[in-house]
Amino acid sequence: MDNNSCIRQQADIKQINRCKDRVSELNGSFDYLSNGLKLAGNNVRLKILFLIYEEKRLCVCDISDILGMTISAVSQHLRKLKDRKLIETEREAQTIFYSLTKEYEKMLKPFFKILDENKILETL
Amino acid sequence: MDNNSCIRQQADIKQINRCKDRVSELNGSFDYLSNGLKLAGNNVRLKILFLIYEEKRLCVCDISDILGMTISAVSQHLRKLKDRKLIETEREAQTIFYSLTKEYEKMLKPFFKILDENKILETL
DNA sequence: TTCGTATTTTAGTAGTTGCTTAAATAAGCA
DNA sequence: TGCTTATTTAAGCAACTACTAAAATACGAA
Repeated sequence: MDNNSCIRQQADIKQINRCKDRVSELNGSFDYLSNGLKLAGNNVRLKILFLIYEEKRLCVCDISDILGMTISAVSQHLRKLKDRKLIETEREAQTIFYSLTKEYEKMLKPFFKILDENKILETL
Repeated sequence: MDNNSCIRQQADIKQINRCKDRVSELNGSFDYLSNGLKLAGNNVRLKILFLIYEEKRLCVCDISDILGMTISAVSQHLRKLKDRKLIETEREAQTIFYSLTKEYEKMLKPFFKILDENKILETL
C-alpha cells in the first residue's frame, strides 16, 4: 500500500518509528500469541478446554456427547488444540484421553475462574 | 445429530450429566468470553491492542502507518474492538484517538507482559 | 459555502473455518 | 484371521473474515 495518503500533519514521527521498531521486534511473538488466543476464541473449543480443565481428562466420545456434536467435529477441534500443544493425549486401551498441558492449565485458569464465578458479564 | 453412535461402554454417565449441566449453566459466558478471545486472537488486532496499550492512545492514521496497512482496513478492526468495548474513542478536532478501556487494560496486561519480556516461546 | 483533512462505511471478493459424510486407522477380543 | 469399538482423516461445502477500492461522513478553516 502507499503510505503517503494520510500521515496526519501533527503525527509524532518519533512515536511512529518507536512503534514500528517494537512491532518488528516482537513480530514472531504476536503471531504465536494471536494464534493461541484464536484457538481459545472459538465457542466450542473454549468449552472443550473448560471441560477438560474441570474434569482433568476426557475422551472425544465424552465431549461429543456432552456438547451434542458429532465425534468427527470434536476430533477436528481436538487436533487443532493438540497441534498447538494446549492439550495432550494419553491412551488407555482403545480410548484416548485428552488433558490440558501444564503450561496452559496455568494460563487458562484465570479465565475459567471468571467463567465459573459467572462474573464475566460484569468484569469484561 | 444422533447420540447413539458412540457412547463408550465404560462412560461415566454421572460425569457426562454433570458436564452437560455445567455447560448449559455457563452457556452465555462461553459465548461472551470466546467472542472476546477471538477478537484478540487476530494478528493485526493483537498488535493494535498492544500498541494502544504501550502508547496510551493512537489514531487510525498512526496505526495504519505503523502496521503498513490501509486506513480502511485498520478502521474496520478498530470498529470491531470498539463494538465489543475493548477500546474507546476520544475526539480531538478532526483526529479520533483510541485507547484501551480500563477493564481490558487490566485483563490484557499479563499477555503483554509475556510478549514484552519475549518469554512467549518458552512460557506457552 | 467550498475545500482539505481525518475518518468511517459500503460493496465486492479471495481465503479461511467449522461442519457433514464417508472412508481409513488402530487396538482389543473371539 | 475377522469383528467390534474408539477414534482420526479426507473431501466437500456453506458461512464467515479480512482485505481492497470507492463512496460517504464529519469537522475545521478560508
